Amino acid sequence: MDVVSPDLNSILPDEIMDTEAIAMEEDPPNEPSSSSTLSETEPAQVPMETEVPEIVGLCPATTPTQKTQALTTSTTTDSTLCSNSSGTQLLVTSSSSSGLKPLTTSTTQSSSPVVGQTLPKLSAPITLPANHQLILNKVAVSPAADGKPPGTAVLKQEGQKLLVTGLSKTGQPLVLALPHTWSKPATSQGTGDGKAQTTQFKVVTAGARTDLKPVIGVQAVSSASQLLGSSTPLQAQQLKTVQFTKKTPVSTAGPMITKLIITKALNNKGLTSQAAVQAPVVTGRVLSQTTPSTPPRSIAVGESVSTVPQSISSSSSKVAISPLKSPSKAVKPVQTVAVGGVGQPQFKTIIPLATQPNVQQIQVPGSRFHYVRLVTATTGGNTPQTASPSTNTNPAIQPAKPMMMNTAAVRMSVPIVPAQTVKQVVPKPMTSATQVVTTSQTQQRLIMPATPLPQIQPNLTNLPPGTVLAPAPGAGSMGYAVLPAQYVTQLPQSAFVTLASSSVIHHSLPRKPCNCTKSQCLKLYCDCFANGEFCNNCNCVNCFNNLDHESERLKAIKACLDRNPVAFKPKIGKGKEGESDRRHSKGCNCKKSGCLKNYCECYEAKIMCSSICKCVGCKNFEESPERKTLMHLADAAEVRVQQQTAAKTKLSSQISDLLTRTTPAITSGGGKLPYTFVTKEVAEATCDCLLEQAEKAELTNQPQALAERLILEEFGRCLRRIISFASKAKTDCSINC
DNA sequence: GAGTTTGAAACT
DNA sequence: CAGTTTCAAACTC
Repeated sequence: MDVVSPDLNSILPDEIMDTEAIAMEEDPPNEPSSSSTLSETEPAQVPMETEVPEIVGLCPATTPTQKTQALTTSTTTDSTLCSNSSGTQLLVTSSSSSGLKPLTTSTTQSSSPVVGQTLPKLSAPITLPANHQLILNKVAVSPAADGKPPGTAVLKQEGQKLLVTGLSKTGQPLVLALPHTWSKPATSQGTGDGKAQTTQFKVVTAGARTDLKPVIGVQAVSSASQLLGSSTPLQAQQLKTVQFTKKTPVSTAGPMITKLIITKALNNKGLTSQAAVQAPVVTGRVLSQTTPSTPPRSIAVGESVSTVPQSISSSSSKVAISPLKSPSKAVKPVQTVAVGGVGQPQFKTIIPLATQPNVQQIQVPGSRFHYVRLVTATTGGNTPQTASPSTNTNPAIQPAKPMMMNTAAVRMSVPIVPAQTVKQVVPKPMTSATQVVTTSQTQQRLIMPATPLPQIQPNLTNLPPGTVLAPAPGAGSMGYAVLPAQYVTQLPQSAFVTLASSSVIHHSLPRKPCNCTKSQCLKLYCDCFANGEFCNNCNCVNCFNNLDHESERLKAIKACLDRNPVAFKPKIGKGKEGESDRRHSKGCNCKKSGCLKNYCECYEAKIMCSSICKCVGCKNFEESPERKTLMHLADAAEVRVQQQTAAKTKLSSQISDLLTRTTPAITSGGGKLPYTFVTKEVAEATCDCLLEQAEKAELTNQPQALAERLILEEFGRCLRRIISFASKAKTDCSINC
């Protein structure tokens, strides 16, 4: 069954088609991919959900069979990563530059979409010795100077560093996380995850923008570590994400979770085939998505034993994906990675599952999106197949939406909510170094645990349409689900860096719902559409920017790309040499706003207008007094808000403390008022009243003494009211009781 | 909340 | 490419 009709496929641009799964004819199962085809593919520029990340094949050099299987995964892209070391495997998926990728990758299994398919089993356990570094380098879109095909990325080993040329679409550095220490590979049963551990997760995303900053990344990998997957020619824009789950450096005791995912765009136009799903590597186990007939196509980086010395030996495996462009910038050996940046970062987040997960791949007919259902295994010993037998055995297409799709195995389904509604993920305090890293705006993927982790559980109800979470199969105690990261925390670059070293709760502004009425949310007028997102909890009318109208949406995307090939790329990018790092790619055309209102895209992005702007009467330049005034006002307003908040908090605390201290006296005697009436809400309301008086006095320029008097009088009124209500309540209670 | 203004996107 | 129209967000009242 065709997910996308041939007619539609024919009209879709390569950018769009690249995002789709591999067609059977192009990617027959078990057939190793050739590295030559990668150059032929165009970088996908389609918004996120429309694209389908492909998992690059992994291939341990030592094991011919595994290598062959790894190659098969990259048939469409021809990119293969084969590390020469033995134990470690990396899960690498490539995606288009747009960052709008399906949640899951798929391996080509059949012409029909596979619904509810279980994730591939773990391949041979791989160990990643410490002291290996994975470095993502920026990949330029233009042809590489070295004669490699444009966008070609190379993974190669250098010493113990793993270098990956990658890029974030938004120009943001790629984030790579590798465990400082690698736990010994767990068995296929996921036994290695027995102990609770401090685990850090870092997200690496390789985007497609040429102006991106160098990627970074990395942590040690054992000498035996291998980077498997479509290493060789990765198109710049196809290399999208690299994900690692990482154990905190300090923690050596527990199992380690390492996962590297490079999302790659698929150039196939067929949606039917299913590529390998992300294969999380848990505690030394390599999870690859595969069917019985199809070898694993995902690359997983196994964990090395934590006890392994982190010495940097020459034998260490350093895998690098050579940048097509500006290689020098690409390679920045940074151990802990932070990627943030301007524009629309594309990150993926990996969150470990506490219990044995089971992931089911879901492919929705008519949609090129891949969905993952997470199913928490009841017992640790359950294999993916056992957990969700129906999915594994029945690759048949299900016409229903992901939410509708089967099965009893699903333990946790997620309601649809606005992507940005999920604002934060609270890391498990101290005990877990789990880090959720995302960046602003769009196209992020989240790998979330199927099991209810305390720190993220509240957010599991805020997932996008069609999202179903289930633990990854074979992950043992750790399960993953891939979700658009936008639904999770969005973090600025600085915040990301902070996360790299500590568990911090980050907040981000949710995307505003659109209010489109005439565009059907299929034109760039619609911010949701422009950002490559589905409308969700928007106020739009006659919205077509959803799964129900995927074909129309694809056509609209094509139309936009026809008009402007970079329509879905961030408008704020890196400027010329010597200019600010951020500038509007096209420049604004403001005429009346002076570029000091949010009508101006430059001002809205909080950047100066540049030489390419065609604005009239621009006041949005560095030395502009108007701009400075605005900035000062804004700063003052912000400070004022902060002060008020602090004052309110302090007042509330003081009042509560005061009332608490006086409570015993009040309540001890018979007939005294119950202190329980002074709740937090009451205290806060009291603070509001006091603050209001303070503001009123301030606005009327009252002397301080008078202001204080007004505040005290208000406080007295508040107390009287509290006492009055308390007395009344007590009286009522006495009567009724 | 309704109406106006604004500039990007879309169209010609 | 330029001019015009459409559109939705930003802004004002």
